[in-house]
Amino acid sequence: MLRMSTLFLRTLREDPADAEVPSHRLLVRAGYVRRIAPGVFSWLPLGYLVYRNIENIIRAEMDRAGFQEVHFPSLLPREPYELTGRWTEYGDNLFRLQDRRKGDYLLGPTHEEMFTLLVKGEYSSYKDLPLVLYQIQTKFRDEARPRAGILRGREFVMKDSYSFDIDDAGLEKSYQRHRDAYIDTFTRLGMEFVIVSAMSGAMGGSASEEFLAPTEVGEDTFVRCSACDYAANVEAVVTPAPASLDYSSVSPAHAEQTPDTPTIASLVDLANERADLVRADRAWTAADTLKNVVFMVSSPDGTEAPLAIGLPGDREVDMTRLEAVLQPRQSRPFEDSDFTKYPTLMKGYIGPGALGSANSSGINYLVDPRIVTGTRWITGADISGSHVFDLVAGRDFTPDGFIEVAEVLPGDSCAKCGSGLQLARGIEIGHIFQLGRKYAQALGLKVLDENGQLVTVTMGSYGIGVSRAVAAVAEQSHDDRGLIWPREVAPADIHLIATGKEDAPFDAAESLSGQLEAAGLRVLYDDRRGVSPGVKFNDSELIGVPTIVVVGKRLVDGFIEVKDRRTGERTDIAITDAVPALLAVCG
RNA sequence: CGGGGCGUAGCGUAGUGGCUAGCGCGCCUGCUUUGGGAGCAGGAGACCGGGAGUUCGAAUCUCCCCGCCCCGACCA
Repeated sequence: MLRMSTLFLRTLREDPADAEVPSHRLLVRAGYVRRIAPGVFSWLPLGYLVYRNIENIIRAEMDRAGFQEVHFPSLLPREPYELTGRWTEYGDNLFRLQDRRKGDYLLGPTHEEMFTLLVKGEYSSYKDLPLVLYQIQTKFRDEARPRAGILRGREFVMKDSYSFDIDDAGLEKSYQRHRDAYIDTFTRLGMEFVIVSAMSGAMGGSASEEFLAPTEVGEDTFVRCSACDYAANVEAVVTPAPASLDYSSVSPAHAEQTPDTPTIASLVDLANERADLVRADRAWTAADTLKNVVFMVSSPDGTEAPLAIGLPGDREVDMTRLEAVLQPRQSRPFEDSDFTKYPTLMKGYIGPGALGSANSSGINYLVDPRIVTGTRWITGADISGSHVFDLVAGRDFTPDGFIEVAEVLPGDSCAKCGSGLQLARGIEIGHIFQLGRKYAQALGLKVLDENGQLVTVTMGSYGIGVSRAVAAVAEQSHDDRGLIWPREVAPADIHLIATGKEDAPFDAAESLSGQLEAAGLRVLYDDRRGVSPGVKFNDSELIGVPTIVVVGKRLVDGFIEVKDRRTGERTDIAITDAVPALLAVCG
């Protein structure tokens, strides 16, 4: 039993000045966590209870799915990460250290290498597969900017699993097993979540989905279809390509003098003002223009090459999507010095005429999927102060290919059913990947198949942010008075409060708390004498145990009060019926 | 790494060159109070982020450094 009189807890009456998001604010105010360093937190007794509840639920669900728990150290040698290139690729995000003999070590940011090598050391036959191993373990990533309390820390706990299969069909099955287990896990944690298609990012591999907890403070933006079940991280949104258009009646392309129109807005204004350019049926809009943006793309080996991207003028290039597509290559917008090196690119007036491998510049030219054959555009004429009108894709220019990097806007068409998409934010609470053979190949994880041939194992990797889940649940489940824990993750089932200055309510509550514990309920008993009822009520609401029981002024009539933290609903029950009644409430 | 904000007691804060750095919460002692963050009285707690400088005098002005928060970049 937890007693408030001795519990290591100090609730704060005011919000901490450095906490912005609700979960951070409330977890600090309610005395669950304290900050130690940027992105590094300690768990206090109440917080650690909740943390362990969540960890145990995740563990129980993994075990139920038939996965086997192992445990690696956080302190790892350099070599395995050197073999896969991640010692370098991870860059500054890796916490590195040296031992006394100057040997390089790292604090594990994720453990694909270690699991791959572990299995390589033990198994060598297809008969041993499939296999799924997991661990619940502290990870370290030197994030450039930790934020939002324990939502994005530099030290955090992750449940990471890895599946090992002989072929793609097996991987697909292991992936589905995880998907199902994750659905069960997050449901049991009382979380609202959405499964979205995702980019596999630096992890490599093919298929991947994220489990997002929708909330405004989430760091990921995702789309959801208003009509069907399509959902995707914006990075992974697929833009449906419209059908090609018949352009036989479109007049030939013609260059026009358009002085002082370096921006889309100024170009559209000019086109609508000039009698010779104005459209008969409707006004020109930014969507009629073809904007060409140039980036300098650098590969991990250090080489640089320009990339031109064409997209409708009413959209920007979404840098997040661009990074995701180019991974592991990096990009930056063209600077003046770059333009100097490519004199055929006329800043502000770049058109397809100067782009593409077939043209003089030889610059790779990729366009948005909306730019299909037959679409007509106003675009740069590659001469300062001049634009081309009626330039038709497929007739007047042919891009080198397509690229999905335009910003996604609310109302964009769903790739699955064509209805409008909605945008929302979410916290990434889980991510499942079909990794494929990247790590097995790099580290030589092979087994003999039934024909005695060596085959490379195919892998999946699957993560749940355990510590992050604590914050995500808090984020989804609180009100202006404090936290509201789902019962299974709450630090207790019942927050029992005794009020008054007489001994009677304290004696009754003391006895009741013992009976409740004997009946299997977890009790947080506020036995503090001399603390006013208001303080106790406020603390109970801040702490967020789902059921609050008050033994107070109605005790003289033999009644105690039962309050539902979430709904605020109060009922009086006879103290003689308390144990069975509360067992029923706590289900 | 770029932009913005900020560092004063455990927490929240006031204090733009001049007395012993002020207030609220929390903490300690005593009395009173006990159904929505009680009252009175007395107390403890601060190297004003650090260093250098300007000045008769610096929390306050200048320079350098360190740290924190937010936005962006980045982020299995």
